[in-house]
Amino acid sequence: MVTTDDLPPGDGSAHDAHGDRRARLVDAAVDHVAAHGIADLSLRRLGAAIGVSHRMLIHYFGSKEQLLVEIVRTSERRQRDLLSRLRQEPGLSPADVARSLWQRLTDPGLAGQERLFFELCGHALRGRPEAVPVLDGLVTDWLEPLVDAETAAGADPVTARNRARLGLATVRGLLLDLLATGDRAGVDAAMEEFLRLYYGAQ
Amino acid sequence: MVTTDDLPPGDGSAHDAHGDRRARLVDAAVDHVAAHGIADLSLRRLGAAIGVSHRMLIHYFGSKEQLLVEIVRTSERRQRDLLSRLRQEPGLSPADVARSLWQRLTDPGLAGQERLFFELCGHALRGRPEAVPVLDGLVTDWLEPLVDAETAAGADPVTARNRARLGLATVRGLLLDLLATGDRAGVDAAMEEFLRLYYGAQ
DNA sequence: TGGGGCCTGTACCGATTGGTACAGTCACGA
DNA sequence: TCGTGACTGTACCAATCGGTACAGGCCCCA
Repeated sequence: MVTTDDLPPGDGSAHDAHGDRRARLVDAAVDHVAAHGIADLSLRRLGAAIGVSHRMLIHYFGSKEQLLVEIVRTSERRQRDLLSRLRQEPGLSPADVARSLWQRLTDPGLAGQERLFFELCGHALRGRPEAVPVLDGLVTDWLEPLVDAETAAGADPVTARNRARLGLATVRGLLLDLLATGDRAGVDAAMEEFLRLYYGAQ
Repeated sequence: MVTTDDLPPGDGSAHDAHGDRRARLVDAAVDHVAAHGIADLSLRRLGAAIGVSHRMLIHYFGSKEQLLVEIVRTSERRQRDLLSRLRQEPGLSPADVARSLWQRLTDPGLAGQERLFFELCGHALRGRPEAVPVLDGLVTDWLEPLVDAETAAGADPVTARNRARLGLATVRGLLLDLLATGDRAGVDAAMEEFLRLYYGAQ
């Protein structure tokens, strides 16, 4: 008997039960990857961790590569959600935006997600196809709201862009410092020093 | 016939031919890893790339894990050499130290080494044993000369440490930006903006 | 002219990988 | 009640992995 087994496992739309299960699987996969890393991920171990056989992962995603693509995409969407919550409060001063961004990013509950971010950067810089899309939005996606905040504060467009890029890089560098050293107090002090330089003495 | 095959392959001292060959192998391995990444390294492919059989890599290093340890150690030594050249010019102002550091780090010829640095950070943050030592010196090793430059410029110890930590993080963040976007002009402009904030208008 | 120790390549091993074949199960519509 | 089709577990496949056994090649000293 010939079936359509495994070839067209749905289009991924969210309105059918298939897409629901698929979405739940990829969510669980991102959680597992955020906790255990993506470098030496195997379908069998992932399946065992989230309660399905590796056969099911192939069934729903076609191949490991496509599953990795979806994992990266979902991880990016989580980061983007973090970002969108920033824009929804237009009354904030740039300093408040920066503090809010810093506080959200350094939430201990997000440490796994941030580690995954740096891990994906490493893979993307090597050209791993499923991680390369990370590089596209790495700077530009985050620059826009920061530039908006700077121009709203009165900076000219060129300076606003430079300052936004600088602020983003500093946050990322201090985040890497925090993940590597765990020295929360020292990193926070450096961040305060930055805010003093960036927005003037207060 | 019983031989001592593979069990004591020399102590790694550099004064014998064995150590020489070993050092040449690990140097070639670091070059290959800087160019092609360390994530999916296999002894067979590495051996084929540097002209030996994977059997030889096991012979000289005992196991893949020990070879990875040596690769990481050598890569760290190269970074340290970069750093030591900074200290040898004690007459530099902090701004000059920062510019010099930035120029050296962003040399296009070192892009592979810098990519390897971020890749190793990703692995180290996941607890991969051969990469974990990277985390130890990630901040502290680089902080010392920067703190020295700050105190020599008149900053009090606490502020000097915060400013040094901030400067290091900013350089790292902008370096990641540069590797991801390739936008040299944009990143350089952001760096200039940082130097303006950091050392005052000039 | 041997012969003992290193050096190195070939062939192999068990384990693990991504992916496939196949059959069994279950729900649902005729 | 039957059967069709989607879902899922088991068993398997070829490829690749790190690591080992073994033997031939080479050099050096007797």
